Amino acid sequence: MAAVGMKIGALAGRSGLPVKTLRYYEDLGLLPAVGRSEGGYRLFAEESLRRLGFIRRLKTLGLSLEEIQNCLAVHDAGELPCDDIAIQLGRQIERIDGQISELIQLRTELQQLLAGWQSDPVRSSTVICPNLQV
Amino acid sequence: MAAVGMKIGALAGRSGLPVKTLRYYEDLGLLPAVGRSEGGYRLFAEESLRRLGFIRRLKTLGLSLEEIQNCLAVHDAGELPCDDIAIQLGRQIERIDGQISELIQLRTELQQLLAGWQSDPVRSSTVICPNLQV
DNA sequence: TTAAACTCTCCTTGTAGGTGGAGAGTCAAG
DNA sequence: CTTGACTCTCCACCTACAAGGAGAGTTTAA
Repeated sequence: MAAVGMKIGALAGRSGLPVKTLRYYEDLGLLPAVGRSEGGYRLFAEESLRRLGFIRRLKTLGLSLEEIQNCLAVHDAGELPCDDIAIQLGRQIERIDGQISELIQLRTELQQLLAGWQSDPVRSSTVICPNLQV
Repeated sequence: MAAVGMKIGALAGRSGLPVKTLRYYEDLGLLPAVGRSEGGYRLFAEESLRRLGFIRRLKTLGLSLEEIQNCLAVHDAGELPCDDIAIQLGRQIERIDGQISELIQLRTELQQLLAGWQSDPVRSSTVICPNLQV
């Protein structure tokens, strides 16, 4: 039975996140360990990988770790959280709808820009090329 | 002719952003002023409001100010940036598509959660109610 | 023409989200 | 049973994105 859990280095390797960050998340309560080994090593479940994916997803959407906490609290509860959380969750969904709208608008803007100059490839390069490593 | 531009306080009032933040953005080059008054006061165009909207939109999508800079550089150029920027922009659009997908997925997850407990309003409150002020 | 409100620059501070390193304990392979 | 890799805690430091405040100059309305 390999059900005991993996150590932090293994989780780091599989998730792509640095060990430091995982410890940081665990300290914040974002990423609970299933327990500790005899020697005091954190042990994580497979589930942690899925959880990190969820966190990553929410992070790229611009949520703070604290907001992600709240989402995860709901997620972990599975059901019957208090009213505050329900309201909270409703707002989060509205926020998501707003973001989707904005993303679509932004996508249109960027694509128009892209289309705009592709139809006119004059004086093609070296005109504008500032710092970029997005 | 009121075409001279508004002072920073007016822009703050109309955009809802603090004066400090506007100065910060201007210092970074994110929000160019049309110029300075005789007394050295920054003067902003109406356009700045639209620009701040664009910035806000990108910010809520989790882009850093530096990334926003790059988008604005493209935006300002209007056309013919160098190849790097074109590639950059293409990636940004892909990223947006990815984000839209993730948002939709997330929305579904949250809504299922919401629906789940609303159909079973047992032991309604005080069970879970951690720190929340999102 | 002067007081209040606004703005300037420059410098410090604060918060979020990590990152680095010291010093010590634990584990696995040889 | 020792050596090297891994992990622990604790504390300092870092970057991004501002917010606070001092001290001085500018504008405007009474």
